[in-house]
Amino acid sequence: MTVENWLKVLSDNGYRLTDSRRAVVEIVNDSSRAMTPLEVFDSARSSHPELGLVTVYRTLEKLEELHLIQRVHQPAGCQAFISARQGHQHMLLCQRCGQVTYFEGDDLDNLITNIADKTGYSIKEHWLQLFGLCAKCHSSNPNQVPGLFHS
Amino acid sequence: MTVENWLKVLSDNGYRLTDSRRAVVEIVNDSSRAMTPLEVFDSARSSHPELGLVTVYRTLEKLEELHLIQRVHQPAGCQAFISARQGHQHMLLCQRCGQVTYFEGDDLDNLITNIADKTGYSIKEHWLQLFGLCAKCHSSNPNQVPGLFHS
DNA sequence: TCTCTATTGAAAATCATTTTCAATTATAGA
DNA sequence: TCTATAATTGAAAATGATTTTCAATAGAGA
Repeated sequence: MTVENWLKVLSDNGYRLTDSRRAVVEIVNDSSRAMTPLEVFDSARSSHPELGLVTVYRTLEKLEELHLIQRVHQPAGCQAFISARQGHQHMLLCQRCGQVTYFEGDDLDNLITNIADKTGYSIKEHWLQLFGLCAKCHSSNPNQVPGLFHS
Repeated sequence: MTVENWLKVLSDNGYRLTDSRRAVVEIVNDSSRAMTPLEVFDSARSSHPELGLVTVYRTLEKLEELHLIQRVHQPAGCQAFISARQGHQHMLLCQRCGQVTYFEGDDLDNLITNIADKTGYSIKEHWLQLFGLCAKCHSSNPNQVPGLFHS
């Protein structure tokens, strides 16, 4: 989804298009890494010096509500957001550069049915996330201990 | 693992056994739900009125460091802890009563290998969590919207 | 028992997030 | 295009969770 798409969704849902919102949308839409509100603020401020951190929080809240972004849970913390995909997708996160790659996990259906049968649970939702090193980070220095995204 | 096991691990790792630590250990070890530091504090205080919240935080920190407990990530928040299992296990959480059930997910190996091949990632770690209603909560009122653990 | 140092709880500090509020501004309608 | 109005803004204050500080206390080995 492009920046224009996101802006249209905001507008179609009754939200006004302001410079502040445009700034946040541009930064987050463009990122292939999950970003915290503070990171978005710092990044957006170079082009929009008047932007306030509060507005970043409020804009992220609306983008999440409209399912344009989603919160990313990691061992090191759960405050970061990344642009969402249509439908249910799983995430693969690079522990060194933070890159997020989506993948489909249809193979899970059997597992889930199986667990539901065994446990008696009625399963409504699932989370699957894989952590590792992306091809680039892995080949650049495969033996280095990843530090960036570890607690 | 019993309360005594946990206390022995603490002691074996050079930590002293105090009334405050015993209080926290007893509460958390006994719970089948994930509990936040504040919940542990409130619960432990009935038997140990002198206990401070700060000590709860510090004790949970040590229990986590010793892998006796682990942090539970949920849509509604990631501040709660539950007793850990040996080896890698996955969690099934009841969205109504909060009950946590562990299960093994060996079936994931194929999926993970497959994704690694497709994406070029070297996968180091994975998280799989299922959310739903446990048999008891489901049968008691299957149509009620679960509220407790939703964001 | 005695000594030493880890541990304690209270208070203060910190950090992230939310709320309040008066000023500003996007947008629908004239 | 102009105007009215309600949404939105940023700053400051408030809140809530967590961490740090510090002097007093109390495990645990000698």
